[in-house]
Amino acid sequence: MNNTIKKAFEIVNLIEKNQGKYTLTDIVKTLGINKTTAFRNLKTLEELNILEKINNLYYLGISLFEMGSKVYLKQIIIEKIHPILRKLSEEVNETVNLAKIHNGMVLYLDKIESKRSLQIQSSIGDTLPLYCTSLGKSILSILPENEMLEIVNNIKFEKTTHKTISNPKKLIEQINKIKQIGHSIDDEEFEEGLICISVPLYLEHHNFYGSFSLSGPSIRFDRATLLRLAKILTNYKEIIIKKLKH
Amino acid sequence: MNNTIKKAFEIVNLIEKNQGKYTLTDIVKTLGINKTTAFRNLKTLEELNILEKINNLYYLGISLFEMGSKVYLKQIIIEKIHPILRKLSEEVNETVNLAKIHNGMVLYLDKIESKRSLQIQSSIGDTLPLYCTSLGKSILSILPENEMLEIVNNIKFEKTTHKTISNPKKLIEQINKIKQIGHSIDDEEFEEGLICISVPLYLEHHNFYGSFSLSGPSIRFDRATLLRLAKILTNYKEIIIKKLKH
DNA sequence: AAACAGAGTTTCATATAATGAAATCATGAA
DNA sequence: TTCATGATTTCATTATATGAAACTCTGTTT
Repeated sequence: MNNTIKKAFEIVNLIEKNQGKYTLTDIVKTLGINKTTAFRNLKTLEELNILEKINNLYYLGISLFEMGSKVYLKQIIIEKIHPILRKLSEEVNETVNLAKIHNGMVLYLDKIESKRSLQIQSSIGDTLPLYCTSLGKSILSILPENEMLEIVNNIKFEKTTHKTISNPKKLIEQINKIKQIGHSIDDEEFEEGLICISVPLYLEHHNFYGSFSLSGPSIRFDRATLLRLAKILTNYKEIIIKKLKH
Repeated sequence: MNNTIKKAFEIVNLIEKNQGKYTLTDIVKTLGINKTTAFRNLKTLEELNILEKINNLYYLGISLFEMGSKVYLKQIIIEKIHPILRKLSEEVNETVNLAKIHNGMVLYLDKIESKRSLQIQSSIGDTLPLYCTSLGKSILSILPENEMLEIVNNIKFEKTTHKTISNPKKLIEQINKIKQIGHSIDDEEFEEGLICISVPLYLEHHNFYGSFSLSGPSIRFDRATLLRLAKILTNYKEIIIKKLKH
């Protein structure tokens, strides 16, 4: 509705994708906007601490950290679930991730790294496709049927490994399986050598469609281990639901 | 520089202070702005997921969470320090806070709650005055002299307990003491029954002026305990500085 | 050391697009 | 059913965001 505001956030979104990579001129070229306008908008965003300029390169600013910390999702949901996930991570000594669906993607909400983890993949705040992550497939399995189909039918499948699911039919088959067994597995479908196992997490009172996972190198996650972990995850799911009930 | 952007953030800042409290009309009245303008700016901010509207009440939106997670400070500094502070919290079984200075205030960056803590005071993203927190006093003790004086001379002292420091002279005395002994204490100066102990944390390579603390009810923090904790904090400080050196 | 190149910054006239008063619509209370 | 309150839309106005061009600053080349 208000174009000036939208344009300002186009710049912020660009910086978000590549912090410390863009100079004024780069921004102007990339977005195809006027130099003076860009200059002034950048200056304004800097004054507001939304962006930070270091050596003429732009970074996300500290105000975003402040405000981001106060988002309902963070203060109410993530922080309540966090200690439970920490316990889970310590119990099985693997990395735990929490996610929710947002704009047809998986949004990573929280992460507890195990000491032995080898710093793989995503960080908090990142978004990834639904179809190639165990987190995403879990979430798809609890969405209302029509919403799920709407999303699945609009996915543009791209293979990132040779195991990545690459068509809706295959995906829906898997989703139906997940509905039966209650957990999903990503067996190197997103990254070679990486296995994840997730259970869906629906918090009615918060209208929260999400999931949480354990992930690690494929060597450690044989079939027997996965079955054991699935049971543990399901138990933790109940604990979380109970804590977030009211 | 660009007024439209500034006005948009005036609205966002208002919502930040009182999420779920303001309706369109409230915002118009509080900020003294035009209704149509407010309406359109709110709609734009909603489209951008900067704000979220539920029952005509406004909350901070999920985009702020996403972007806030990607701020340099969070990704590089806080997340590297976090596991160290977690260990500290487990070792002494008390609540740990990490903070830095921002706009002459203490900005809370991270928090690890001990199981026995009684959910007191501040959360991540909050800002508090420098002069009535141990975190703030620690930071003041490592700032360059002129910056420190500049800040201290502009403080408007307000007593929140009968022990709160209420003049610059007293504060500077304390700062000098902290410089000698290497840690600061907040003995119920901000909240009755609450004691904190902090050590300053300066990360040269990151131009980071901050501090971290242990806090809890005054019953548990007698003089001997404080001395013991001060030593532990100082050790952890060295660990952090070493880890963040490069 | 002078000239150049490439970047950021400022100026100023212009027209776009943000603005605000008033009308309209929606909702819930009397 | 009417009333009242608040959200939304319309439309004319002009304030102000915009962009071309000039300028400055910095570091590099000749």
